[in-house]
Amino acid sequence: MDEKDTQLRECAERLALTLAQSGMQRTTARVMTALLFTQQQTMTASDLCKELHISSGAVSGAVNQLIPTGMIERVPAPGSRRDHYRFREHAWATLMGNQNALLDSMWNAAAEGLKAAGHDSVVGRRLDEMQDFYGFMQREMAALIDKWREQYEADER
Amino acid sequence: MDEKDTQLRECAERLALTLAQSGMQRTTARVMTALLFTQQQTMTASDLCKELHISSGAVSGAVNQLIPTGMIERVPAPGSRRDHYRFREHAWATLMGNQNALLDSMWNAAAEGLKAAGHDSVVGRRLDEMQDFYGFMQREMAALIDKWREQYEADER
DNA sequence: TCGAATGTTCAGAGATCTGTAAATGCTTTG
DNA sequence: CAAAGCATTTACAGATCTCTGAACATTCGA
Repeated sequence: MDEKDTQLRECAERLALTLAQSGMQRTTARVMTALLFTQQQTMTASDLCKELHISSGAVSGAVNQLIPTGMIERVPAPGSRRDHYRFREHAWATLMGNQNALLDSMWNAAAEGLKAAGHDSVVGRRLDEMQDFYGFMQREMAALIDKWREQYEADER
Repeated sequence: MDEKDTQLRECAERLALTLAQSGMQRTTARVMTALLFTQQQTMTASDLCKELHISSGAVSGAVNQLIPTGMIERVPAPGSRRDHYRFREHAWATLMGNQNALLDSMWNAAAEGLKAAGHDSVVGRRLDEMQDFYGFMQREMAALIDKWREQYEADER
């Protein structure tokens, strides 16, 4: 039983590392994966401190980065003054949706470039393809997330 | 005409900043966007040094990060001993495809967690949803990229 | 084979990022 | 209303990352 716990914690740390390498802050990633791989329903800030060996300040910072993204949420805990946190249900679709913001940035960058250079030039043709691609991806990704939401909710019932 | 150049360079820098914030190395991002927004067909290493005010070492490092990802390529330049670089055509699909590696990592993390904890537990249910989601995304994203490639190639002719 | 032109590597300086500890602020309870 | 229990904020120290500059390697031409 303790064996399991160790394995889970290792999974969590490994994933956190991967996420950190692709841009997420290290501690933020560790807090997120801790909440993802815990066997508890929720964790308090001090649980996270103990589990990850970090200060309460670090937990506070990480948690306040994660909440606005919709990955975790604060849950009111009856009979406890402490804040409880938990991984949000259906958070994955939210996360993926957030990443679409990057698609927007790409599309916009292309659009601005085209405004400056026009379509009919070396750079114009390059940016045209870029804009097409990200326009396509924006539309299709949004559709994909909707599709999953529907499908998943159908399975639930 | 010089006005345009300035605007393009600003676009490039802005996009580089965005990319840096989402995990790409700063200089790598600047080199990539420089090659994307230049009005030239290709740029040499020393072009990049001058344009970005960085050392040749930095250029070398960035370029050697970008080439394996398929975003840029070295082009043989007849009559010049210098290496010429250019933004690769259809690189966007490649870039997006690379990001699917992250989807794999997520799916795998879920699978490992499930192996340790089983499906029938608090954490098991959480990981089940995660695995479903990333399995779905892997399949659909691959299909999407194919779809775009077909569509784009059809438009070309 | 030499030398000139360029690319690459690497140690170290500099900048940046990140976590801690302690002070501060907010809430609840007795 | 005081005090305890948390959460948050902040300056700072430590760690990490990144670029430079210079040495080194490589390529090409004479």
